[in-house]
Amino acid sequence: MARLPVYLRILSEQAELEVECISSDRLAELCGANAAKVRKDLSYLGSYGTRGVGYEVAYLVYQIRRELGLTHDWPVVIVGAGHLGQALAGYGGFGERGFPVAGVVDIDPAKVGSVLGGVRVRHIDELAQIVQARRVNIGVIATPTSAAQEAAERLVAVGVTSILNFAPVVLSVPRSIEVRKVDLAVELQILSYHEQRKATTGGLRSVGGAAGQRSASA
Amino acid sequence: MARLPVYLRILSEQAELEVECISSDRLAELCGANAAKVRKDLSYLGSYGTRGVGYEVAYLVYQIRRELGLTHDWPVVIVGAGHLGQALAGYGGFGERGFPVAGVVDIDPAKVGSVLGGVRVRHIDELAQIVQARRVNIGVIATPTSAAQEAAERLVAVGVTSILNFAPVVLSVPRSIEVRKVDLAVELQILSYHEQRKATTGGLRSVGGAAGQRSASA
DNA sequence: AGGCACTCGTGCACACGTTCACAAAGCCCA
DNA sequence: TGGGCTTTGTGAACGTGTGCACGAGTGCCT
Repeated sequence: MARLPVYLRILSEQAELEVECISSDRLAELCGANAAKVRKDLSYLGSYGTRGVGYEVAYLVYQIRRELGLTHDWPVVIVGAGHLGQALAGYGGFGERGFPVAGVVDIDPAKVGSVLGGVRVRHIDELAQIVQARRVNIGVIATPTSAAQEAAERLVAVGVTSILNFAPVVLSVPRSIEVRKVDLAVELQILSYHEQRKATTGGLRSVGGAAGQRSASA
Repeated sequence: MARLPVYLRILSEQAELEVECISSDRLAELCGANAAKVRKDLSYLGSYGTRGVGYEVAYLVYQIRRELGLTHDWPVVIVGAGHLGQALAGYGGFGERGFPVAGVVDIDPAKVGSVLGGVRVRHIDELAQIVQARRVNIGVIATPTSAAQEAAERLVAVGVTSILNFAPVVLSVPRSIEVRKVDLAVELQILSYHEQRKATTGGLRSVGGAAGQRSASA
């Protein structure tokens, strides 16, 4: 399920607050969801809570990390050293969460050699070397739209099996490759859609608590 | 539906290639989906294709833009001038797609005054002024996690009704505010999950054509 | 020890989204 | 004009995911 990462983040935060035990009710509240859904998700995971008490936070964190394959780091390689590539490399949040940046590559020789967030930009011809040396399985495409398909093919050719794609194109890759897409323009257009609906229906609006934060999934 | 933006992009591309008419089959192929799904989505939209021929691209583009509220620009304001905020402001793809950056604000006086992608960074106290002057309805949160909630509250206070949130937190806002979340770490963790499954099942992999690119929705 | 309050796990019904299959409708050509 | 080919639009089946409700197990207090 795509909700496990969310649970993991919430639970990690709770762990830092030294909360040892948490109920499905509370957990549901913290991630804006239904208590039954939380319980069902966690039961699918197979891990057990204790009735009458709740879930042991530390144990649950361990189980989810295990299920998500986060027991070890997954180095990633970023293709494209433009604005977005720079931002991603410099973000720093990746390394902390188990996804160290093994390298940043670009096809433009003028960009090679500059340093982003402690990582030197290398030429895309070195991609195979980087991937093999660090056993990289995950590639991030941060190139312009026109270069995304070629970037994907190069990543696949050197053995990358999962791709996070920021370019607004549908990549053509073998079925065995897992691709996830983040399209910022699409997100904005969805917001625009809701704005437009608010404007045209012109009705009054209910003001309530916080719940339901649409996010990426499926 | 969250798929309309995808259709719009594909159709716009086809329009530039001077394709005047397109069938649901072809359209489905281009966006990696099912033909029946495409037809149902478009019929929900109410717009009509012609049987035996297909859909008129230009008309469909107009209809979708209309449905999504893209008949006029939606200026956005970016809160947070860190790496991500810089990348977003400098991206340029926003303006082209109808979301010009009305302003970038940050709470750090040291960052105020620098120029990102043609937009000068201003102090967050000027937020209200920017929003009212440019009639901004959409805010983008590109702050660190710890500042995201405050950023959201400030945006809501000055009248922003839609928020695109890049910080990995569930924002607490009134129900009337539309929030969409993009969490890069979650995306990577989902990829990690699939990598881990590949590794443990250890089975052989089918190699097929391109179809099915998971993306943000719901 | 017994009762009570609490919370997990889960069967079941419901709603939604997806897919199939087919009739209606349009175009082209003889 | 009529028949055949193509493609839309949509009703119906299917599968999935969601939410409710309740039994079962646990801890606490008397």
